[in-house]
Amino acid sequence: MKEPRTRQSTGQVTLMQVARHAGVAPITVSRVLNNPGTVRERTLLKVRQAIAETGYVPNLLAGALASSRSRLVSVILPMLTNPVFSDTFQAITETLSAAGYQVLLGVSGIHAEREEQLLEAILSRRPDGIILTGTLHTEASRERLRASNVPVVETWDLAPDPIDMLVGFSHEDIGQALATRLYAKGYRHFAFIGVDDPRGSRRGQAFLAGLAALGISAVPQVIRPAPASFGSGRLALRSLQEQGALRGVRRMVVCTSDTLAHGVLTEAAALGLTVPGELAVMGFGDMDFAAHTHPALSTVRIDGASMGRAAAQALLERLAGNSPEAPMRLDLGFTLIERASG
Amino acid sequence: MKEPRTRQSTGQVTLMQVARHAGVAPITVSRVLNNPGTVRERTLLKVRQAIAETGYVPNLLAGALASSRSRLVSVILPMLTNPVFSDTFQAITETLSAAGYQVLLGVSGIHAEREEQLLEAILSRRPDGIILTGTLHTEASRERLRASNVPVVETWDLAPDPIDMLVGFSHEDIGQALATRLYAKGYRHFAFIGVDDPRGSRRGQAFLAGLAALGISAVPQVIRPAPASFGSGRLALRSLQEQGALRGVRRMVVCTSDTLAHGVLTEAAALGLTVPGELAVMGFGDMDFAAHTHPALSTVRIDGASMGRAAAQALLERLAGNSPEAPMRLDLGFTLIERASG
DNA sequence: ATGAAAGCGCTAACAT
DNA sequence: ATGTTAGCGCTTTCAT
Repeated sequence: MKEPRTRQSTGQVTLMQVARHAGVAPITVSRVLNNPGTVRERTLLKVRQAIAETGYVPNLLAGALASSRSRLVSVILPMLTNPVFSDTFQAITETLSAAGYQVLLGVSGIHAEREEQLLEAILSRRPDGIILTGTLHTEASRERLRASNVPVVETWDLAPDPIDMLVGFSHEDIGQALATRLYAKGYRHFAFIGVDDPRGSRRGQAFLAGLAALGISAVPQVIRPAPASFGSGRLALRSLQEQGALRGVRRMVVCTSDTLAHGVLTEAAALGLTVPGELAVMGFGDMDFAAHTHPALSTVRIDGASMGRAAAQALLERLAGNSPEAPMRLDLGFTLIERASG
Repeated sequence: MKEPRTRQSTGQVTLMQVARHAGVAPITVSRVLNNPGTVRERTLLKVRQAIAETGYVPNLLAGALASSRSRLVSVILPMLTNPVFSDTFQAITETLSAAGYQVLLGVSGIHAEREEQLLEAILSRRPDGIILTGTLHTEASRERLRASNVPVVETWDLAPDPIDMLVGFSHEDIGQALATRLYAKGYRHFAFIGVDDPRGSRRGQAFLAGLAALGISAVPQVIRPAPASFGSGRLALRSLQEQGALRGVRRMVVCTSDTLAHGVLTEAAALGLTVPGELAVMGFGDMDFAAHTHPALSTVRIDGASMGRAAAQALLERLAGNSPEAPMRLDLGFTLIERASG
């Protein structure tokens, strides 16, 4: 009779050991952990004590394998340093952890090939859901997600052809609204400062198209490399000045982010231009400093926290099995915030 | 003869199916994936083709369970919104993903009880390592990590009693260096603006102690609630002014973060105080905007990216089995950056 | 309300 | 260089 070989174990306390300690079957311990309602009070106490005494930490790897539920949700961000996504991510994390899910963060970066690897790595963990914050680089990646059958929520965008669920706002609407509103306020001379980021560019295009529809063309533009930064904003205004765009007329400078706009305000002061007297400035994002710049910055507010909460909720609904037949699409809109800068 | 019951499967392609498709044993497919060097060229190609044709995505949950290696590293941040940790996190993520590890982000927040839950959740995933960015709230949590036997690297701090490995810098040294250097530059009147954050406070205490040793006491302080913000910096300087601290003498205002310092610069301009003529300002962090403020901000640079890289490297070394007997401790230091603000 | 048996998808340990 | 066998730690399914 051959002695069975034993694999090297991790030395960690297992559910089995807890069960022996409590004098019950392993499945009972499992129930105490996952379905306490189905276990008698007395057994519950006994098992909980055994858990405490053994210092048991459940192995979710094993649990996930057995149940095909990883309780893991992957969130994909384009980059970590962009503070506009922080609120969204924070809200997602809070909502999901309250429901017993953990969040695995992936940064898609700027390289398409890196994105492929990232997706592979993410899907290998068998997440119960995926939340995209900003879209993916390639249509192939989007197709891959679609094929994976994992519930997906896209945010920070209103993709025309969503993978699955969608919670966002329209960058085109914002550009259009800016053109209309600023024209109505009496501005006739504009400039646009942006970075080469897909969503910001779409806002910019829509803004310029809106202006064109109002009969305004020849809008000076400065496009800076991503990411948007304070220093970049200063350079951009300087560049407009060197183009001669700041002489003779009062110009409304629309920026694709508050960070750029903050730099513009500072450079304006350095150039001796008064705001909003000689120059008006508009930002995007309503970041924490926007209300406190000198002068206070007019901007577009996106409720990133609400968006994150809504995205997480939508996912949780789906995971709970309440899958609506109609494809879920939520437009959270935006708010124009008018402060002293223009 | 009873028909064996079959469990509902996920419908995903399994390694087993790939093996059948390629006409090899499952373990061979596993080798192709994890140890391609041990497989003959011909077999390799055959299996890779089968993988491509079936659209196989490995299940790391199962792999981790079988091998006791999750290829997962947890990074714990105090909060997501603090940009000082971004570089560190980014560097950690890059270094670890290049080595085939994935990063699970946990945010410890400000509540100690939330931290307990977070640790439980993290340990349930059986991470191969944990990187702490900023320390934990309670000694109990630290003890828990120590007991878990998971390799831990602490960063952004030089804890006196490290859990395991350590890559950081000394907040006390910084405070001391600031006092010495600013005194040497001729400053004799100071103020301190901080937020109620443990590490910043330690820098502040050391700074004040350093000044005291030089015979300077009675340093006006403003402590604002965390997190540090631009608006907070403005309010803080205003508060110093209302205390009468800005009249008659040229004062060096040392801030616990660049964000606060930026607000101070703006408020100084709004109050009509010239910098560095009537007021000098020092920040902390050398954030992207620091070199571009008006005037450019003097500050303390911490190389967050290097810290992240070093932390990840230390962890990878350990995971590769090159565990040095001596406890690993690395002090990356800091740099005083002197610009126009003081 | 609790338990026994089987299996989730993979890899370690030994063969060959 | 490849295969066989057992088992990682848990949960599902069915039985009592």
